[in-house]
Amino acid sequence: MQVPRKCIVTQAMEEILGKKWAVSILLQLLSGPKRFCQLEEDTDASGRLLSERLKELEAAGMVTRTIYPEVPPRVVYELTEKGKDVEPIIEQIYGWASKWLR
Amino acid sequence: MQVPRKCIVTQAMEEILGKKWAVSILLQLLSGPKRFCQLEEDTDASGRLLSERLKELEAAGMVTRTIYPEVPPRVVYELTEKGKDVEPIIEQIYGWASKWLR
DNA sequence: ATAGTTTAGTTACACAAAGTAAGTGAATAG
DNA sequence: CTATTCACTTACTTTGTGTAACTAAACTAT
Repeated sequence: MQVPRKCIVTQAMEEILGKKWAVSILLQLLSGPKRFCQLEEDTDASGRLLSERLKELEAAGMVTRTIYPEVPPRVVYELTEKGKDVEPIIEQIYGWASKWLR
Repeated sequence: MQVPRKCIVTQAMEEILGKKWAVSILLQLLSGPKRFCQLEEDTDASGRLLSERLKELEAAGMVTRTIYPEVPPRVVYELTEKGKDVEPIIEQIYGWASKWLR
């Protein structure tokens, strides 16, 4: 692992993983597709931030957004391959946190 | 891995890893103890934020701070066991980023 | 007919975090 | 006497986040 000033690890944190609620959202989606309101319940992100973050995750190619044109509307978010591939990262965070956080 | 609303993964992100520049600082320290000015050069964090973040990392038991009372002063930061233990997390981020970021 | 419910948002505003630049102290060098 | 070095602070601006209220559109109950 090379460690230049602007390394790819820092880039990943700045652009995606370090944004508030991003990892929490990805974690919830690892267990399968979820609706907007489910994500609101399962994370502590407010609707405003959840909406903003999901837009960014979609733009980054981490999640897909599917609208079912019903009333009331139903929108389902699902991980792409790129999104599913964060699982080992989250597993390592889980392992570390289990060991070191009270 | 259980995924409750307030899970330990989210806690780790909120309290430590998700804070701006925290992962970049830890990454630099993985290659050995570093002085304040080295960290300023090796990350894009400004002195103000670097100082603030290092204080928090010290309070979290991730790094130790050693002052050599010389003039000009020399202060060396080093990872604790808890800090060194983030290496597998950072390795996974590196692997993911190498695969998915341009 | 009118009012209330639901979902997936958006808008407006307050406050907290981060970026930027300049300043500090204390010893040494010129 | 002035300049330099390091590890910070301080002051100020800009950006990000939290909170709450609002929206459309169709269905349901009164």
